[in-house]
Amino acid sequence: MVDDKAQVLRHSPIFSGLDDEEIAEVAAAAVLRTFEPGAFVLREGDAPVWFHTVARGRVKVFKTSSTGREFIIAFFGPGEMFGEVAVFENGPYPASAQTVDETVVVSIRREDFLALLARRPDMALKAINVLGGRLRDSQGRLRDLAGERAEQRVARILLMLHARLGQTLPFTRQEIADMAGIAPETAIRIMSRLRSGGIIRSLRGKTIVLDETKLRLLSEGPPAV
Amino acid sequence: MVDDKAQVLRHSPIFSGLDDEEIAEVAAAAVLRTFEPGAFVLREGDAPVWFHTVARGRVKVFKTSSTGREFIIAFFGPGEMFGEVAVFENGPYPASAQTVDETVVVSIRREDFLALLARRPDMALKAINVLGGRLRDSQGRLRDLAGERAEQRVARILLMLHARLGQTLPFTRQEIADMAGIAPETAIRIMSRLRSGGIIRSLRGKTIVLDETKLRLLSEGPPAV
DNA sequence: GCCCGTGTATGACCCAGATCATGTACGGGT
DNA sequence: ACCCGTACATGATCTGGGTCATACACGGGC
Repeated sequence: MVDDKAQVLRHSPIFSGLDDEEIAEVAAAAVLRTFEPGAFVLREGDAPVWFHTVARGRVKVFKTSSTGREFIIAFFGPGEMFGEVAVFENGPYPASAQTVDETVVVSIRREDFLALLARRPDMALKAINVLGGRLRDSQGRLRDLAGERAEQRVARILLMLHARLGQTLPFTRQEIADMAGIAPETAIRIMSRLRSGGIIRSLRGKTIVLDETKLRLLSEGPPAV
Repeated sequence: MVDDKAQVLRHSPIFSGLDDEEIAEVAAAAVLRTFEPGAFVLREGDAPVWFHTVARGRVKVFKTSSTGREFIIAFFGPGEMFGEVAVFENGPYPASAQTVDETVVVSIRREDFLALLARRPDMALKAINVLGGRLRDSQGRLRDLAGERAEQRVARILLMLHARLGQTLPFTRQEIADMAGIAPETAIRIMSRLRSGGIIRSLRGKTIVLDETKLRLLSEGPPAV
């Protein structure tokens, strides 16, 4: 099932509008690859040969700052595309993508994908929608990084993840710190406080959101109780 | 000239591929409006009725943080579109747009614009390109805000503006601070240092980039000389 | 069952940069 | 020419959170 390229594409938001014949055609030109946990699917600076869709597992897209610190742009799971910016702009990938778990990826050649978009306006519109959503998120996070304090940033990250993934968030505090742009110790301290406040519960590598309302309050108002 | 809607659209990257007849058709459905300096073209939260293109002047797109501080996402000049995220996603505008100078804007109804994209795949691809570029920029800035110190952030902002606008940058230090996500005093101090170092020259409300190379060094390496 | 690596936790110290305060210089309007 | 508002400048102080250090706890591999 996961090994069926057509099946994977059918469940991704971009390709879901195609009929069976077209899906089969795209799938025929696609490549299915399996990566070990921690493997790089693509590296910042590489030429954009492939357009990727996650079939199974999870990839982390991130950039590295001049001091070597990692900033996580996003995690992507089954059905989600990544590496799209480079493909659309025909420039080098602006970030790296590394697997978290063992991950299966369906990859389509850039030119095949663009040709498909050119003859299928409905798919182009879907791509526009996905890009629009990502741009909105990205700009929202810009504001957070520029103007909010560490506690609100963490709260907003947790809310965002909660909205996308549900109650249980499979991320370490290190990863959350790298998404919020703060030191891991700071993330740990803040989240310890959240745990004392009954807002989250935490296990090794997992965080469970218990009280979304309080989290939302925290994310908006100053922490001044 | 500027009052000719068709003329304005013809010079924007999105519409430039259309032939005269189509341009005329789009222009006929477009609205031309003039705004005083400081006027709001649209406000965060409004319904996305219009898709805007700058004809003359300059608009500032920004969000406000929970503490009331303004974060400038971008400035847009003649030929550039804005408000596109909301239009493509059909959600409320995620940011506000305010004019800087007296500004003329050509606006097209959301549904007219989407209909055009749906029947013209080449235009949809152009829109994808613009969105891709903006997403790339936005994610690059995320990394900067998360990981770089104030000096490098300012250097990068100046470099980015220099690449887009040339040597002379018509921005106050307040505005640069709001783009870099730092306090205005910090921007002033950093830029005073840059001036002493012969890297920039500054007038009231204007900054002139003198030494791009040094600026690039600063933006990448730590300020530790 | 015993290691050892990774994730979590917590304390001590320090510094970049925010904030507060005060002053100067330019430019446009009358 | 004279105001006055806005931009720029600079010093003094304060603090959030980065950094460094140390320690524990859990889970997987042998």
